[in-house]
Amino acid sequence: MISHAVEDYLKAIYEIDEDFGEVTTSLLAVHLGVAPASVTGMVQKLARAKPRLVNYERHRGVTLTPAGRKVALEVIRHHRLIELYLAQALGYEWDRVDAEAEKLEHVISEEFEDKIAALLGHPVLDPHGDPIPTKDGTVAEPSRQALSSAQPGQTVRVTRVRDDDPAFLRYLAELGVTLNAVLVVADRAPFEGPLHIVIGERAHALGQSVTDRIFVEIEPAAAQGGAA
Amino acid sequence: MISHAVEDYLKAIYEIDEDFGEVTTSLLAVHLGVAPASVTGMVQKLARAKPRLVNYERHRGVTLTPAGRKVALEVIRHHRLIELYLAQALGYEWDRVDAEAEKLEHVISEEFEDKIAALLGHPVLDPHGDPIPTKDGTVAEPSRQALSSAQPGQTVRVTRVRDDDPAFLRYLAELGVTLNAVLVVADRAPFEGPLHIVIGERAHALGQSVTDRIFVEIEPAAAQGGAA
DNA sequence: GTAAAAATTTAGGCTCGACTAAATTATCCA
DNA sequence: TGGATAATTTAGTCGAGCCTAAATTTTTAC
Repeated sequence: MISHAVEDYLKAIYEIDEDFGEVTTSLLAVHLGVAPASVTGMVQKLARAKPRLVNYERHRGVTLTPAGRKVALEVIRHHRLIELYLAQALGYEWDRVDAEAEKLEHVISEEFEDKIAALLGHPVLDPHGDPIPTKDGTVAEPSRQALSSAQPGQTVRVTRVRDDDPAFLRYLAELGVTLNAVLVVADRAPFEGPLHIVIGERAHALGQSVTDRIFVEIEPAAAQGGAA
Repeated sequence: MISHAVEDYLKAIYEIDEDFGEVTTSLLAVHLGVAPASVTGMVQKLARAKPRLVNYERHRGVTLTPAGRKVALEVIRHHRLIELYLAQALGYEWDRVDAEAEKLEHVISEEFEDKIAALLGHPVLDPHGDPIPTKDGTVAEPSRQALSSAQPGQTVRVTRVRDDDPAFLRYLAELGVTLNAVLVVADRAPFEGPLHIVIGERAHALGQSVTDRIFVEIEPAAAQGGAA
């Protein structure tokens, strides 16, 4: 039996790899809220498990083996399905779903997973735009173009937002930045400095700490409200 | 923070007290699937906790303190609400809900509890007829009259069934014994021996191991199919 | 290229909740 | 009432997963 702790480590390794491309002891320690020494111990154990769950060489970081990746994706599938279910079926706010899913993901049965997946129509994205892995272990590429990299004058559609900070998510909701919201980056943006974004009727100056955590797709140039 | 294990112990103490009127080390050990010595250790700890969760004197059994009872009822409320939610909202069979609720009961938030309670219309009974404790710690008396004690010729309505054996629950479902099903105890039943019960159109001989685990309310004598 | 700083690992220890084996206490029955 | 049996408790151990402090290795900066 795979413990909750092990599931959390494997999930964290997957997520850190997604975000940083490399998984170090200290990144894992911060992500999991444990001491670096604890990470070393657990990672050594995962590398000794049969089947082996991670590849590990001291001081060189960690990668998932196929077996470890499989477990990670199952947990992430649970997490994201549950998030969407909470939002859709129970009316949760999008800043509340993560904490609840964090606990539920480790305990639901396959039957529960299947039932909510069917009920939601086998969805592809969670409430923050993260792709939901399929049962056979396929994951779509997450949207990776940050709003901070958009060019003045561009019209963009929000495809994903970072989900780890509830206060940030509440802030976005208040701003009107929801999934699929259409934003216009103001013309003549300052050379360096906050991007000015038109959301609905209003313009806002958004710092880079904000625009770095919003991912978008560029909308084809067209007769849009902000460009008329 | 109260651990899952502690929650399980307190819930078990409550349930065994309901069923047997006294809570011994060995009953707890069987109920929880652990060794008797483990129970002694944990019970001593619960009695030393502040606030104290159980009253305990060696060799004399255990009772819940008000604080322990409060925790037990919260867990049981979770359990039974979840059972009903799984049956009602997700279409679970009634023999499947217990195992899933057993895991979920320890991890759901108050928000989750409130949302499903509201969605279900603040229900009073779970899928097996067990009363759902209210948030303020009130519990209705469970139905206690066993079908085995019904008299020949009586018409009864099923109010509760034992929920601990999935095979038994599947058997009942196949028989047509659901919550609120109306049964007729055949006249001229053998002096001692299996009760003959008319369910719908068919009669069945039910052993005492079955009729002991079905609880009923006597229906007032009336123009009923079996008594005409 | 080397010294200081940062990251990582090792070593040793803690708590929790289980276990087994042995000792003790309670109960039951002749 | 005593002696066998059953129930319970004590004593000692173990694995999981965390911790801190100290040692080691890697990286950085001059």
